[in-house]
Amino acid sequence: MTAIIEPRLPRGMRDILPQKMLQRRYVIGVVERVFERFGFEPLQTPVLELQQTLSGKYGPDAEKLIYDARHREGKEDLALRYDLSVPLSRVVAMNPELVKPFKRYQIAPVWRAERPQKGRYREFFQCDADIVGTSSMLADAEIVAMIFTILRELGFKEFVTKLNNRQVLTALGEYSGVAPALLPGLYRSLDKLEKIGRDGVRAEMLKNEIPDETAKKVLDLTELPVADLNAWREKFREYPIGIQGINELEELVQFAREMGVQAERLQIDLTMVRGLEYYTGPIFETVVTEPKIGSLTGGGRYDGLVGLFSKNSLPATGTSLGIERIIDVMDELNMFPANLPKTVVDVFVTVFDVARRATSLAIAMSLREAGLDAEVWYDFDGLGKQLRYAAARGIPYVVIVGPDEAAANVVTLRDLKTGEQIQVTRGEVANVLKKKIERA
RNA sequence: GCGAUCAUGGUGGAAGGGUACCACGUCUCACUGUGGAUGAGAAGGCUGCGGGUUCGAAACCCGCUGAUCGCCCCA
Repeated sequence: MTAIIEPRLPRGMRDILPQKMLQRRYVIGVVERVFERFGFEPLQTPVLELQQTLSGKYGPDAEKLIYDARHREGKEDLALRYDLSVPLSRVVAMNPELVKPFKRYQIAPVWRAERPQKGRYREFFQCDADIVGTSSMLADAEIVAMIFTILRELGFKEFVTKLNNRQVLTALGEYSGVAPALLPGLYRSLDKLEKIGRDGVRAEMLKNEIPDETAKKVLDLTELPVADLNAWREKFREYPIGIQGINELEELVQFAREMGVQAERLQIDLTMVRGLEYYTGPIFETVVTEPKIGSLTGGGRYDGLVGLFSKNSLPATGTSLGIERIIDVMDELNMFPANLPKTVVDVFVTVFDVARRATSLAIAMSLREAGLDAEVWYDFDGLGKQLRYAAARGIPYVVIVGPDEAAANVVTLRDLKTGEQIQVTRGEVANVLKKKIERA
């Protein structure tokens, strides 16, 4: 006998068992329907990309997390995709005939070699929706409105989409007078304001070699009331890019409101940064307060990305929803609908004995023909065992055909939840079942 | 990459240095036209891996690996 191979999973990756798949399918279904309702078309791209397609797009920190992939004898340097926006930009550059604005969604796994922890996996699904080919803030607002719609439809009550604009951050950098090399450190520290407070940020900035007066100067600025955008415009008088950013934000919020997004769901946060390097304009991030899990969605405008793959640059904006985080939160808050089935199977057809086998098989096939998901028993066991199986599987209905039923040309239809049994003719079973299932 | 905690059959837990138990689950049989029941039985662990201390280690010590949770960063 050969030694058993210990069954293990790569770090940070998991199997999604059938019951969990049903939850996922429910969430993905909602997301997909809303995406399409907003006019986005499906797109699929390979999980592997050429390394050169991905490198240099995300920033040095993120770049380290990309998985390399190569065939033993292959000549191409390949990598597992890190997100869906860069592949999209590649697709758009390769297919210039696509009608603009090009709106597509993609729900697919991406890989990041991070240290796994709560709400963080090395393989996870992103649900991306992006709009390529327009600079209008209406597009950004639509993305925000769509996030709002999806989360609301999934039953989320407490969530906030934080908004900022990279141009504001750029202006902030100019205003601080900090050397460009130190700017990433400045932004990163600033991003933690909510988490570690003013003093924490100051300490953090000092660690990042930012002079204390500069830190103070920047922090003072960020303490201007967000509600008073004019005060910000005033401060940015000499930094037109900042004014531009503020204007965009204002427009974005107004448009989103016009699309019915509640004001309390939007929060301008001029210290919110987001790590990916390719963002150029508005950036958004959705967080929930209850379980501490990081952001549920993240996105923004990346007007320069397509231009890296084509002479004809195109503006683009979009967002990504993290399905596993959404599921983790919904699980924790018990947000899944009570009637979410435990199995795809609608009905189980028992096999009474050898003589009745053909009848059972025929009934099962006719139920399938009618569009029902039906299962039959494979052996000749007592009804008790068969019912126990159906119950354990969570199958809602069972069809029983024994000698009595066969003689009367009917079947017994048992509701496993209530224990209720009725007799119907073989011709009616499918329709009766369909009605019952519809009502459930 | 850094830090903390943990590591016992599929799952959850017990065994205060002396031959590894319990529950649930799984499987089999009985109850032979009706379910998560009951009864009887079975399978399943070199106690994560490797060393050490000891007459003797699941337990104590060291190393490794893995998981979880933080940090960094992120969906």
